[in-house]
Amino acid sequence: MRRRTKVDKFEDRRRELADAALLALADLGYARTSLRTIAEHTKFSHGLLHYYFADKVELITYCVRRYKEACVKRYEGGVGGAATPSALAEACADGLAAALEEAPLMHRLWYDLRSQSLFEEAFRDDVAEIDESLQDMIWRNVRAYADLTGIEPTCTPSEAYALFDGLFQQALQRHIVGDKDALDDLRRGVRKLLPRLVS
Amino acid sequence: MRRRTKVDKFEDRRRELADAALLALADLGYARTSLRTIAEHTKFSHGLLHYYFADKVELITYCVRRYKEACVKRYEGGVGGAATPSALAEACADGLAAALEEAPLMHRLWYDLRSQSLFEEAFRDDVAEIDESLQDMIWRNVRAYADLTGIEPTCTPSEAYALFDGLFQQALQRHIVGDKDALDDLRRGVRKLLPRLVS
DNA sequence: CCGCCGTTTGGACGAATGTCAAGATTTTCT
DNA sequence: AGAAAATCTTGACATTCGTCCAAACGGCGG
Repeated sequence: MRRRTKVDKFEDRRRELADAALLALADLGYARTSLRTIAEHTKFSHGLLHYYFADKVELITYCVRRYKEACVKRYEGGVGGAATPSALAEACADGLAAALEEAPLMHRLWYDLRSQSLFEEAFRDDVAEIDESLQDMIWRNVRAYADLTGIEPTCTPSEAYALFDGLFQQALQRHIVGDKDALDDLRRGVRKLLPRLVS
Repeated sequence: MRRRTKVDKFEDRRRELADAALLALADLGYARTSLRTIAEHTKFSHGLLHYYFADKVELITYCVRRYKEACVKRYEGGVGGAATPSALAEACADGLAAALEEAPLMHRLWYDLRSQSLFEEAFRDDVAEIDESLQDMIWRNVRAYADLTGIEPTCTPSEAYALFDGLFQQALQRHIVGDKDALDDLRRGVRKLLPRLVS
């Protein structure tokens, strides 16, 4: 019991620091974020980071894992309540567009960290896990769409994820530079993509 | 005449240094590449970089522009010699897979720099230009495919680029972590994608 | 009240960074 | 050949980085 509260307190602070770090990373990107700028996003001093994390890599990977938690929680809601294929496509398109609009900087960070993982092997496992759950999320939608139409998907889960991710990443890029049509085009792209993946 | 050779020599050295910088960037990624590590990839000392480039940003943007030159030269060859839709799809798939296999580290760098451009506004214009020419390259293929089938594309150039880019980026990611099926899956994905974009 | 222990601070360190300037070297022109 | 210009090296600078540590803080049981 007493030990519970102790490790919980420790873990709670780790989470708190990681959340602050995520905000800093989302603001500046991985390449421009130092431990000191992270600490400035908290009410603590920079030395504390090394009390809760062994080094920078451990902090960042913990952040990535934490991002994933929020991510899967965000998307596991799913698209249960759609009765027709086009209604599901609409819901899926709206969901992705809403996710983009709600937290564009976090998604920007995700693509940054995913790029970093191609150079820094320490990030690869966590990034791969996140990719996996995103792919599952996409596949659930494709699967549900196929079920509603009564015909089978003509693509693999991996293919589907790559195509959706391409649309999403381009929309994010355009949205960030101020393109007003980015969200609408994303919705339109998703609505048109789903029928293309079944036959 | 005299002035010609002088500025040409200057530009030649700039190109030489930028090429070395691109190799360093492709090795380490933007976040881990310093001016001194770039200089180590050349036969010159680090001070020279500031003789040919005002600062780090100018060097990097020059590198991006230089990458673009090589990029469009690489792809403007096109897919002229295909007689049937499926032959063109095959050629397109092989071309993209070959490009990935030939220089995976350069493509990794491209995605890194494109991510950086979302944080560093100084890179955005050059990145946007490259995106544009890549989109044109993709669209020429879609356009040619549609012409061979006799039916019209059902997507915009922007959509087509996003979808192809999604496939390519995922293939690159898998290829870099050692997935032997990445190239084949890319080819398969491209072959299947083209028919989906017409009618 | 004291002393303990988990927590936090602030400063120090060596290394690395971008930038710059003074001087050495090479090339070019007359 | 000698002067002038272009090119290149070297070392220094102020910062900033990740890391570490001694000291201070704070709450709680004795």
